[in-house]
Amino acid sequence: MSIAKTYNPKEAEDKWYSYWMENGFFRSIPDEREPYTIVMPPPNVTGVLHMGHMLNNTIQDVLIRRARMQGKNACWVPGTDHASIATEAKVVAMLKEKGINKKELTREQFLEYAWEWKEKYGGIILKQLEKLGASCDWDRTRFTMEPDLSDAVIDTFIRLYREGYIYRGVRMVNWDPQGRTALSDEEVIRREVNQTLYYVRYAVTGNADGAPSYLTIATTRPETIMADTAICINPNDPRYTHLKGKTARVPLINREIPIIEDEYVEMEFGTGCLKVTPAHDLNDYELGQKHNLEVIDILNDDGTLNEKAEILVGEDRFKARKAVAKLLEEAGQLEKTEPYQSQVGFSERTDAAIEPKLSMQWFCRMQELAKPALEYVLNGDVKLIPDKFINTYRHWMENIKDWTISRQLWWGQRIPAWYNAQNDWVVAKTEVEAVSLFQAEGKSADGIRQEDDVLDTWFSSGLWPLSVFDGTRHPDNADVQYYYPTNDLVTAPEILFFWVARMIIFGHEYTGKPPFKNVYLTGIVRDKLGRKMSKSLGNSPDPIELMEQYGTDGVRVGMLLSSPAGNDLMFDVAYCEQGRNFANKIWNAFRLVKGWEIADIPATSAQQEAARWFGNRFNQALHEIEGHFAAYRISDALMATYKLVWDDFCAWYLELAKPAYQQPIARETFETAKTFFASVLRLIHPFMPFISEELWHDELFGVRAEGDCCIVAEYPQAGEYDEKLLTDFVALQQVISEIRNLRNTKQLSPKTALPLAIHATSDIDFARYAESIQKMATISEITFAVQKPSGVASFLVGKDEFYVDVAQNIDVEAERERISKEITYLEGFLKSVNAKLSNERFVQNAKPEVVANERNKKADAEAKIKLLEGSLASL
RNA sequence: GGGAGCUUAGCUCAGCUGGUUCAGAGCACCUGCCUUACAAGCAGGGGGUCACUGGUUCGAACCCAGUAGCUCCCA
Repeated sequence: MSIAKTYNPKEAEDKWYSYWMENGFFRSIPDEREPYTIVMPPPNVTGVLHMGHMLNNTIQDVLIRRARMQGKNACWVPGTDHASIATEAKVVAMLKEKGINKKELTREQFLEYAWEWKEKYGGIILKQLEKLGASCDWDRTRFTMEPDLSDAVIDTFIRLYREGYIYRGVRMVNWDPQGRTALSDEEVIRREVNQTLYYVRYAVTGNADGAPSYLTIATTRPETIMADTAICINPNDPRYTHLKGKTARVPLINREIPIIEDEYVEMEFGTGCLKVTPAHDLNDYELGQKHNLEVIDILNDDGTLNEKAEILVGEDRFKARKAVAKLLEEAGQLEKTEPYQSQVGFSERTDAAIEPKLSMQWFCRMQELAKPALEYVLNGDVKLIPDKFINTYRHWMENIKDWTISRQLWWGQRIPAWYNAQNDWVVAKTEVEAVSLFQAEGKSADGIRQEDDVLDTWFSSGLWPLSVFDGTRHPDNADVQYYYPTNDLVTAPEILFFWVARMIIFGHEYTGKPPFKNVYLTGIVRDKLGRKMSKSLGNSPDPIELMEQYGTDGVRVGMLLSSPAGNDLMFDVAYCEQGRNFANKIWNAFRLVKGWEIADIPATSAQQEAARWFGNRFNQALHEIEGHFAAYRISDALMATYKLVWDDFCAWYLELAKPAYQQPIARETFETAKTFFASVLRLIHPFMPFISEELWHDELFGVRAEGDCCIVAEYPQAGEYDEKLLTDFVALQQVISEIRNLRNTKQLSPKTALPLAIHATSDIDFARYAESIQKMATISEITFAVQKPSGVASFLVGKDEFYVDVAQNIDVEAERERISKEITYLEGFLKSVNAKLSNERFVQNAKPEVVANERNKKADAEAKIKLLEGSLASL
């Protein structure tokens, strides 16, 4: 097999991914094992992989691979979402390029184009996930608009309608004039925008002599004055008492409107007079309802003015704004303008400014449905990770509003409502059923037609954890019984309400259970300047290119290293580089072991001690790693793994076990090293699936049986470990490090062996480690002394003294200074300890073990000072 | 305007129920090494008034109040 000096990921990646697929390792079918299930947040079917997907799916893959290795029946369900607005917008744009206007097409014709588009671009993102190594059960791939899932959506609509949750009504909705559809509140992004505040004069009719014949109103939307149906003043406003009961005339069109009074008007804002435009502003609409005002809607669906505006008919709303301002100025009715900043809503999908618009829509009543969904999170049945999101979730669920579920689009599930010629309507799955429903109500079904609108995409994604297992239609089927509720959901906090909350709601509605136990909320991937990565900014690296450059394992490690739970991550390719380097480190460690020549000789003391220590250290680290996983601290789990492999395994274990130059290795040590290596491979597999699988199959391990793969090997289980042995070894490492440092500061070559004398008073058995010290610190011989020899450098580890004969290199002055410094430090330390111990209140109030600990510290410090003073004297 | 959160080394972040002179990790940086596993490396090292001000306590990065700056969510 390969002995290349650097790891070449590309070959391994293609090879092993297809091998896993061929062997069905990703496949899951219900059996007697414990299930572990994740449903993938379905990406937009026509989308491409971005950094957010990479992060999200890497985490899911780590969780699923680990569960699989732990012997659970791991099932990761992939799929895509039809994303109605986004996809329809793309198709419309594509048609436009071809010179086809959507309006000229029938619904059927349009959908044909849309499906064609979906077929062409639909699979891209899933292919990209394969490159990432995602071990999903591809046989279970679902699409929210495939027949079964659409069926589930329609059934759910009918079910909720029959239960009284769904209704139809005229409401002020967020209208996207570009997408020509209503949007839910969550799809509207508010941004601070620089605007102009126009001060417009309205003529007042029937005013008494002497009073001004006009009033002034401040508005950011002069183009809507033609839709004004009242002027409103605050009844407590002394400036406007003369206006009470009067009427005013709308400028330019001279329509007469009443002046009404309502405390809603803020006297401080603008002029204190408010124009009331019920058709084009939510607050005005409510005011209009209260005061029974007429509603005049002057806008078409595409944002142009209609004939009710009387002037500028057909003009776009923003052009009309400027035109009206100009006309007002010419008419002398524009008093002044001033710059003004305010929040404006924009469509998440098309970025068009949202127009509040009255329209007939379908709604889902949410208040009652939200209650159990909130309860699950509050009582911990559904855990949000990190839990700081519980508050946000609660706030939203407690203030939830009805959900606008209809969208004026064609791409999506068509609402199962049917109208007759008289516009009466019924809700039914089929036309035949609808006809009989009409008849049952004694109404004619003549001219029957289906509702044109489709359902919000989130309505179908809300069913996702159930519908992928066909759980809405066949609640008793084996899959849903086995896999539902799923275990973990990994998604972005931005869609906690859009999606997560609705899945919980629907899950409860159908099964009385929440759809998952844990929701891991990842952060947003930002660039190192903290800006969100986006196509328009061009600050996002191409994930595929990254994987080409650093290897998939490297990129996976890079993503996770920079990703503490729940925090946004400041991505930098340097992390991927670190990941690549890590893979390369493992590769080279493997080359070392592979290169050993085996002989039937006894293991050296260093080799024996190394094996004894690493076995314990591995178990200790495994406990830490388990703890991190249990708390979903994936990046900490990875970092602990990284340090275990790089520092403990490579820098300490292998260095100790390594035979002398051109010497063979004891068979026993070789076998142990191989066993450790195999454990390391199993441990890193969830993070680095490719290199671990590649090495797993190396001939070093002999011929692997069919199906003996790292992906399904048993995940290492944390065993017992000897704490004393591990702390002793830490002291040993300190000794070695001190000697190396000594050599470094004295500018001695690392090759010259130095003699070491040890004066140990602790219970650490240094004789046992003598050979290890010699090997790691290049020591010629070790003696055990009682007294400090003269003319040597010394250092202290714990209570034990070490003397290194650095020959003539001893600089007495420097040594004196170093020791004095250490004494000063210890004296300071001792002082602070004594201060505590002589403080009666401390001794009385502090916990006994804390006090005892302070006494130990005191004794230790005193002993050390004594030793150091001895050293100083002997210089 | 309402709500949530953040501020610890040059960067990204740990620091659990206050208790070692508690300030830690990775990366970056500095010094010396091409020591036949790895320069994508090895060995060693430096670096922080824990945003600021006050309080509680024997003791505060940690608890409380206020100030400043930043982020997110909702209106």
